[in-house]
Amino acid sequence: MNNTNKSTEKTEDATEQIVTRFAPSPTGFLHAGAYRTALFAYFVARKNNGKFLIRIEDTDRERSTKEFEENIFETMEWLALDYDGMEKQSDRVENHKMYLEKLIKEDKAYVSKETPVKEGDREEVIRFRNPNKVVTFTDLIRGDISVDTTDLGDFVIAKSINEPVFHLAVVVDDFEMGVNHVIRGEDHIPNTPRHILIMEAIGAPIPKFAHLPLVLSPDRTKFSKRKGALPLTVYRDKGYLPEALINYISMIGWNPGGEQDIFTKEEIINLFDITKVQKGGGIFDDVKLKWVNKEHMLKLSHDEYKNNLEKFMPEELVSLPTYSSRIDSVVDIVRDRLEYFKQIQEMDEEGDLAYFFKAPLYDREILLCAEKMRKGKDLNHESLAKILEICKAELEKLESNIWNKDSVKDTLWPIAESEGRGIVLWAIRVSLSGKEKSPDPFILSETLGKEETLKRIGEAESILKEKL
RNA sequence: GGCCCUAUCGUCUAACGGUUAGGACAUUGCCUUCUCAAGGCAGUAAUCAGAGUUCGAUUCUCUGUAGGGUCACCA
Repeated sequence: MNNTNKSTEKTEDATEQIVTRFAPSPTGFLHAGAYRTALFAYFVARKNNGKFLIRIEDTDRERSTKEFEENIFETMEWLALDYDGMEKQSDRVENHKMYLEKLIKEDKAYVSKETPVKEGDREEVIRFRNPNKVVTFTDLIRGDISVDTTDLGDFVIAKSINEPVFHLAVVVDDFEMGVNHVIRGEDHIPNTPRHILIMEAIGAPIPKFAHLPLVLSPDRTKFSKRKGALPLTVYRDKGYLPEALINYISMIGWNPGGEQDIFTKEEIINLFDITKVQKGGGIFDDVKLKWVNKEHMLKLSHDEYKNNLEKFMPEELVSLPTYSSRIDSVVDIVRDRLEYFKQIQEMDEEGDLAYFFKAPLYDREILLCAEKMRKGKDLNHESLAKILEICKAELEKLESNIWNKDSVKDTLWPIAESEGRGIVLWAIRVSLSGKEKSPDPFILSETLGKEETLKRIGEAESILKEKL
């Protein structure tokens, strides 16, 4: 269906191949804001059979670290961003130097004497000779933007001949790498006029620009570590699905228009249209991300779900002898409760998991369900024990080869009708789970099996009969 | 403050200049034969304001207001 084999062979014809890039600086871990930029550039390239390149902008030696660089690659790998080329800006200083020398020779830039105002300032920097004119460019998302560059002055393009500053480096690199679609955050709009001036000075063609709206924190300011942005790898560690992250993050600032909410990466690539991107910023909403993730989890087969889940299963439970015979049933129960796989551990901490694998400990009083459940019936420890005894006796007669939630229900239901549904079902459920809240008694019985179910009901019975 | 960008439910968003302004998340209520979860149904909730253009503006123009971004020898 997808046009994967449409035109993979290279053609030297008039229509230029689209080249986009993602140019992160390794001065922080990769969060949803930067990742979204990468994703959109990736979509544009993939949708048009173009190229998607990576450039690590590590010219700031002070703040760039190996660790952050690794985090960027780790994240891109997890979130399935394959690229067609990668360069490090620090490996390209010779190229920058060449252009700097050329600009100086042509008097389009000059070495300027400075009076240092802060620590680290040089006595001498290289400034761009600003032609002081109005620069207009067309943004794929916003239309025409024009800025009078006069107030920029002769801005600095290098600290020294060997130390280019961002503005010079991006322009040279994009030019030499053949980038013809510059897709970046809205926060770069003020830089674009400078870059165009430099492009004109070095004779580089002007690429197409698309300035994406910002990803925002809940307070509507730029998404950042300070404002709660997390490394995306944190979501991996919590057991989120990559497809879910891609799906959710794609929908911040863009959507294909229909009423579908859940998409695969391939579907998004096919539908993506950079010109339909929103102009205003969008808040990163963890709550909706959870929902999207859950939807993707639900698309998994039983075995896929189980494999993912087991990575987060508490060791202590896995080592229980009951584990392997009950886990499949537990997977089905847990399936419509979890929003991410690590939540299984939260369930365990709440005491909502262990009882599937081992008999619960609980206070006898919670067996006598809340006042409202009794509906006026007179109920005490002895009479409830009696009811459980009857239930047990009836269940005993049920053959274990037809033991399942339906047969258990058929067996218990008549008793529940005559003794009071609330009373019977609550008491059975609590004797099986030990909790006020849990799945219903029938599904619990099925999961535990006949033997264990009867054992737990019998246990509840004797707890009730104890003299205090 | 200068420059730039932006403005539809709380949030993400849909709507050739003509719709009862739609959907999703969240939220509220009800149903779903005990609790919880899931599910179903229903509800609350938005075009920033003011002019103009037009037979008719969410949509086009202007002004105002608000918010954001950016003003480094960081990227």
